[in-house]
Amino acid sequence: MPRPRSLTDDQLVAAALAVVDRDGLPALTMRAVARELGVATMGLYRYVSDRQALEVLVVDHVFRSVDLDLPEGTWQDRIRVLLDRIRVAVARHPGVVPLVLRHRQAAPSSLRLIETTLSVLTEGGLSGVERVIAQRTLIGHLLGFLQSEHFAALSGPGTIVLSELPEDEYPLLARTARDARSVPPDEEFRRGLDVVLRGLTAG
Amino acid sequence: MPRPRSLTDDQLVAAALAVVDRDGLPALTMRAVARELGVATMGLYRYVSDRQALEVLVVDHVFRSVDLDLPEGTWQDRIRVLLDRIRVAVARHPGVVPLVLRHRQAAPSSLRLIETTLSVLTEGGLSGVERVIAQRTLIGHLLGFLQSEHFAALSGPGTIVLSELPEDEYPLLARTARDARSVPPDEEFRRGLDVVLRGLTAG
DNA sequence: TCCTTAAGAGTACAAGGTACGCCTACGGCC
DNA sequence: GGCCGTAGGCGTACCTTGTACTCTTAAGGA
Repeated sequence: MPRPRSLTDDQLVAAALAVVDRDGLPALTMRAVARELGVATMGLYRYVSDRQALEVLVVDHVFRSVDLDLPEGTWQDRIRVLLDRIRVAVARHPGVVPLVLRHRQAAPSSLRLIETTLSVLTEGGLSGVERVIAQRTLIGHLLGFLQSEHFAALSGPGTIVLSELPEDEYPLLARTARDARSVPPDEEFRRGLDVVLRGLTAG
Repeated sequence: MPRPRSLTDDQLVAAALAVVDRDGLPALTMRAVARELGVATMGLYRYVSDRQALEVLVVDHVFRSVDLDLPEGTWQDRIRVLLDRIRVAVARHPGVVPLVLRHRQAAPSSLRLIETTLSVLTEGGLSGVERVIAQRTLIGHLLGFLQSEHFAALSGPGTIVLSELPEDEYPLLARTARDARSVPPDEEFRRGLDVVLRGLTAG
């Protein structure tokens, strides 16, 4: 056994998250991460094969931070808890949303999340293609929410612009955008998820 | 009035789409689009302020191609038709999915889509925050689907990998991934949307 | 003590976005 | 019919970013 590695994956991830949290996703460059670690730029390549691999490490870390130990309750409640934990875990580092969207399938720990979701759905009596659809619909809902929240939050500038549109041309839009500005992200997520769960239950 | 412009927005968009359809999204560079048009690279900057503006033009064009004239029927059916048309419009140029996700709010013609969706929801008796949630849930569902379809299609390589996982470690995942491989995208979309619509109706 | 492998540092290059400048060619107006 | 203002056409140049390559040094175990 020769010289041991001097950087752990966790250190790499911590540096990347520090950069993103401080300066935003566009600032996440190999040079910036290396500087954050006090290492030469090319030194990173001894730990990751390329920039994408670094991004996957970050996403994997976020997923791994989700506690999979669910409380007792109906399967609907358990789904609610699980998905909300994922939402909160991602929200801790808002800048990584695009990375999560892109790399979720490449992050090994996403398997644990999917397996857990499936086990709760199975509890709920779902199986076969029905279970596939339920799983994908829930995941899709979560991804869509993260997407919307990141690029077009209800309480964000986009909605404000909408609410100021001419009422004669976009009557419903202007009015609805005003209604929307008072809805905080967690309420939007909870109520939207309720819609999906109701649909799954009614099926 | 001096010399008229020699390129229209539609020509710009057509060139960009040609590049993306032929060589994929990463090939969408200012140089490539300029070459496609037989124009010097810097010539593009007389028509768009920067690369993002070009991307927004593309997204806007895709949205504008959606026919908003909906057939008679229940409001649920009308929503189904509308969202499916958007899905199909995007699917005609699979490479632009990430652009749609990023720029949907910046594309002026997205306003028409939202206004139309809202009018159908209003028909269905929804208003106020309930209508906000319904609208966001439907859009979120669509975005989530596009996202999943693009980066992790049920019939794609990711699912195949999942289906080959060790059953003792991921019993449900492996089994479900095998169930999933037979579900085509349009069926996945339709059945997922049915779940959401059922939830909205039951609410 | 030596060998194996990682570390550290620097150089170099290609790709891509975009600022800038020069000269040309239209088309309406005097 | 000549003039002027604006858009066109084209090329150059610079910065940022990812990444390949090389050379020398250091740290543990055999």
